[in-house]
Amino acid sequence: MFLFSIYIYVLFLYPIIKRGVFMSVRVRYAPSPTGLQHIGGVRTALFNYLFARSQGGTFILRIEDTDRERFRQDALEDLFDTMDWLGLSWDEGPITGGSCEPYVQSQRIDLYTEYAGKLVETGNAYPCYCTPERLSALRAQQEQNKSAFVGYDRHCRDLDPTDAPGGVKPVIRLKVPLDGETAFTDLLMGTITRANRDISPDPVLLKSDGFPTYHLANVVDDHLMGITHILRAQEWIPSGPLHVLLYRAFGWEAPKYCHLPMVMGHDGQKLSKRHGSTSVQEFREQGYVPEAMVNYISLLGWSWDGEREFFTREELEKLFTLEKINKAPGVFDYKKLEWFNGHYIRQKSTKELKDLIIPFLERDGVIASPPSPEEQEMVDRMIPIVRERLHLLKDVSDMTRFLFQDVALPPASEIIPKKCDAAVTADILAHAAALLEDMDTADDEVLESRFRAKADELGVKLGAMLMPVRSAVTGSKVSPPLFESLRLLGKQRVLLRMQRALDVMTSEARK
RNA sequence: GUCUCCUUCGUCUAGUGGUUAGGACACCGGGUUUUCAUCCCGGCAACAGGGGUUCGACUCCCCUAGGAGAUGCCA
Repeated sequence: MFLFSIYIYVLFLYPIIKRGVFMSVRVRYAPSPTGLQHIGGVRTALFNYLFARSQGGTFILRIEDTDRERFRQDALEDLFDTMDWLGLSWDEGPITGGSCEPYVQSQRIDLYTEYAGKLVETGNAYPCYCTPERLSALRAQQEQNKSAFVGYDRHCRDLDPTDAPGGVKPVIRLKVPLDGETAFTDLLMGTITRANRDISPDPVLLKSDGFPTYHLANVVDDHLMGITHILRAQEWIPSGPLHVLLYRAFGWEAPKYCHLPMVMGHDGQKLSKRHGSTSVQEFREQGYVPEAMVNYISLLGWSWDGEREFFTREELEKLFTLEKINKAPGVFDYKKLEWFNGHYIRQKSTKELKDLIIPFLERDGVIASPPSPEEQEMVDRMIPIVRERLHLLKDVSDMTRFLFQDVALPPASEIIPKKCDAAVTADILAHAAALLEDMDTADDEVLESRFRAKADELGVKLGAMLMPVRSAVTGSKVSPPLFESLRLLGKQRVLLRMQRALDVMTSEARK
């Protein structure tokens, strides 16, 4: 019976599984740890992740660290940290492991050597002994001559093995057909065709240091890891046909391709440092929350119905579809991201927001690290009045510093309300102080009507009555709602600061 | 230079032959209000251009223009 099962499996089921009929979606995010995770990479990661989740597929993380020159350990840590922060968990990859281990290319070099060797054996690739010097000289010459043909001149393509120079560690190059054309189907773009003569002339597959280039490693690993769909940025379109050629040379079936629109800066160029923050780390330091990042980025090149704009990651995991991805590149809009951020901050509970802002207050020296019990309490109490005012978490420091520290008095000109002078302002402050006798217990309405009545009596507007108090106590013309702020601070400190302002006003009035 | 891809308000986008071309951000007005913010109301603003196909094109086809990307022993 057991043998019979195996027989059935081999005869019927295995071919079907191999043809992919039952094969579920397997996608990967394959970053190169050469720098901090940036918006473009995160977008690719997100779309791959969402596609996998929406299809009940597998999301794989693979580290493409084949460039030993540019590899950075901190970049790798930043990658894990960023994925974690955004909530993009991978099913297979480093740390988690999986059935296709290892997921770090530098640990798979034997594989690439082996497969490059196969290509040489089958005549699809060849060793090239040209030195980097010769190649750069060649390129310089082509540039100078304005040559129509740019790139490697295929010098070693038909080299007799016996003529190979000794002592030179060769690279392995792909033998790209000289004639014909190669096409592949992109899920978004349709069929993309390229004449073989326009494909990069015999690109390097295996470098002289024994490491593979992206082209080889990517094709070998995607095949070995059973990747079914490749979602990557459109900057890879030109090498699509090249990869197809590689799959063919190996006799493998290529995965499906879906090239994602690029993320641009406001000037239409590929998003870079000069447009503003690009690394996720920078966004975190400014106080963006992951919900806003995920929501905004998901809408960069994708939309649900053009109307709905708020999506949690969990919702996106269900709703995401490749069909709704846009073809055209999109400009990264910092303002809209900020708007999303404000929205998600407003959604936070007191507890959540407290945990989010404390690190910023500590960082900016507004409170001690760790905060004292008094500071903890103040943070708890101030949350309701800062919540709807924050767009970026880092703004909390400037907004609430006056609650924790003594603040400098603004210049006299900023304390004196419009249409008033120093003498009147001093008068206002004196009256205001008197009105605040029971401020810690009176409610806003009572205080306000009291101030309103006094303002009428003095012949000024309510605003003119309040502004000097605001300036004196918060050190700024802009602050959270005044009465609440005063209560947070406590009568003693409030009156002290008002007295100080009053003194300045009186001496100013004597001038 | 060559090759490939792209093209709806300033920006992100909806729209798949017949719509007053819709929404959001930004911006500008107004309201609420104690400054700021939130919130509410209103406004501005787009089918790159030219040819076809069609009774009828933002929608289909062609050309032009513009933009982007690629052209590495980087990914």
